[in-house]
Amino acid sequence: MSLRLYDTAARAVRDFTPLRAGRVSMYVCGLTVQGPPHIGHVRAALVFDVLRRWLTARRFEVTYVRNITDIDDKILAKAAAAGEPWWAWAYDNERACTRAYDVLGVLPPSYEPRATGHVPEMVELIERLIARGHAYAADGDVYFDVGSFPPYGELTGQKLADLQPAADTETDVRKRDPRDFALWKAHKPGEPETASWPTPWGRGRPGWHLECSAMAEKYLGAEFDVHGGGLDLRFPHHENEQAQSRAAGDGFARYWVHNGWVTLGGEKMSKSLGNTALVDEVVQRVRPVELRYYLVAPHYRSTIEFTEAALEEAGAAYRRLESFVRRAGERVGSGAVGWDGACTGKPVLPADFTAALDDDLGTPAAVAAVHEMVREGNTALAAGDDEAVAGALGAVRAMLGVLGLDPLDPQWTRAGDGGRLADVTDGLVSLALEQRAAARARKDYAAADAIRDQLGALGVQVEDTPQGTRWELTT
RNA sequence: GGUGGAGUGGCCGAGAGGCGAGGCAACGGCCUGCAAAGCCGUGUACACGGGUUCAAAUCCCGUCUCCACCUCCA
Repeated sequence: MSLRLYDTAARAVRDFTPLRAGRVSMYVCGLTVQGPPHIGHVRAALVFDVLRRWLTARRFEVTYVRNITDIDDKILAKAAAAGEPWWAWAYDNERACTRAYDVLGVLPPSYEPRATGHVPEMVELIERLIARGHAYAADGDVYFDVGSFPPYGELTGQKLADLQPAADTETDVRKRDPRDFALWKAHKPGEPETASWPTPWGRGRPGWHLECSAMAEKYLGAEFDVHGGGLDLRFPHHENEQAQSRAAGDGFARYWVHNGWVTLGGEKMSKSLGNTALVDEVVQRVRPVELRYYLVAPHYRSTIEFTEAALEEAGAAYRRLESFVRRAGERVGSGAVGWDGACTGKPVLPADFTAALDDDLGTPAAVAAVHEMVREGNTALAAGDDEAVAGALGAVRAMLGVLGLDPLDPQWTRAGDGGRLADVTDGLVSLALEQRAAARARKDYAAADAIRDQLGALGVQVEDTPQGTRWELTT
């Protein structure tokens, strides 16, 4: 069975066949670092993180490039408003994004190129387009001539005639056709000198679409496998990228993968609407791993309406998985399990899990497979069938690993503060539990329950099992 | 106006012609000194109106509601 992915360009799920056997090249539009990231931004990163992990688990060698747009109108405007240099503003937000990715366990891409570092590549691309008759310079701006490229609109099924002409009056006068878009923007008086670079057409700065074409080609070649990004990027951004690159003679992306929204109050979470939930804020009240589960469990193309209730519910579901991993580990030991299952002789990823992810990255069915395996594991735990427990534990951890959700991954287990305090807590709880055990032994249940209640009030949950009493901190 | 998506049980969330994904909550049972956790069981849901079919949440026609893109946006 092979991997199938929904391709926006084909408007259908297609069998995935990489350009070069065994290798996958993937370009994903990262963020314009104009502000700190919200839940929606991070969903995109998470979706492609899971895709990347799955490709890797399937033994593809993945080259994953995710760019950073560190120069654009909004960055200049916001930095100016804040009285900061634009480059400091951009870098500050870039670090905020990286922190958000890290806290949610998004693996770093193979490379993360910045737009400002690739001006020469952009200039070369523009020159190619001009030479081929697809672009023209006008007063220091350079535009892509939409009319010169008949397939324009192909990606999103738009007909040139149906497009509402862009209403950016400022540049309209220089465009031959209002639907032409900027490849390069002339330096404007009043903009910082540092926000411009020398070119054959004068000083200026990159048009937004051009940078991705230039960077994708530089790192992945003229043709590559997957191009990803948010749904809103389809038009005009991705349409324009494709037009530029193909007009320049490149094959460009072979599969277009777009992730759905996170909405808040029924509307797309966006900086301009102001209805955002920042990652930093949410992570204050929710464990990052539970937020990751919440964002990864629904299908990547469906909308997630962000609500506290749903977030809490996702947390409860995740804790069920986590609780099994913990109890099973206490019982049979949690040997190192690679998330590709490499360290066991037999495949540890259940077939239904594999089939689910192969089917257009069907994380909902994959998560269901995890829950089913946990149920089997719990049954084995109750039956005292350690061999079955170990098998289930391995499978569960391998599956969760693919989703970036293995509870025992150091990503989630890093001790917050000192082991010494933990040792003391350990000892004190054991002391209390010994007294409770003594009370139970003499059938003084009132005393035993009082101890349990007091521990419970402190956030220590006590459970009696056939193997003895265990405890854990409630979250 | 053009293009695309969505409406599923108390809730979240899959599926896309025929055996009720999965989770949360609820109820009943088992287990337990009692709990907790766990396991077992309980729900005939697919916006509305028609139609096709032996069979439709799934296909067709129509209607309603919501969202997105066409302008910066994950």
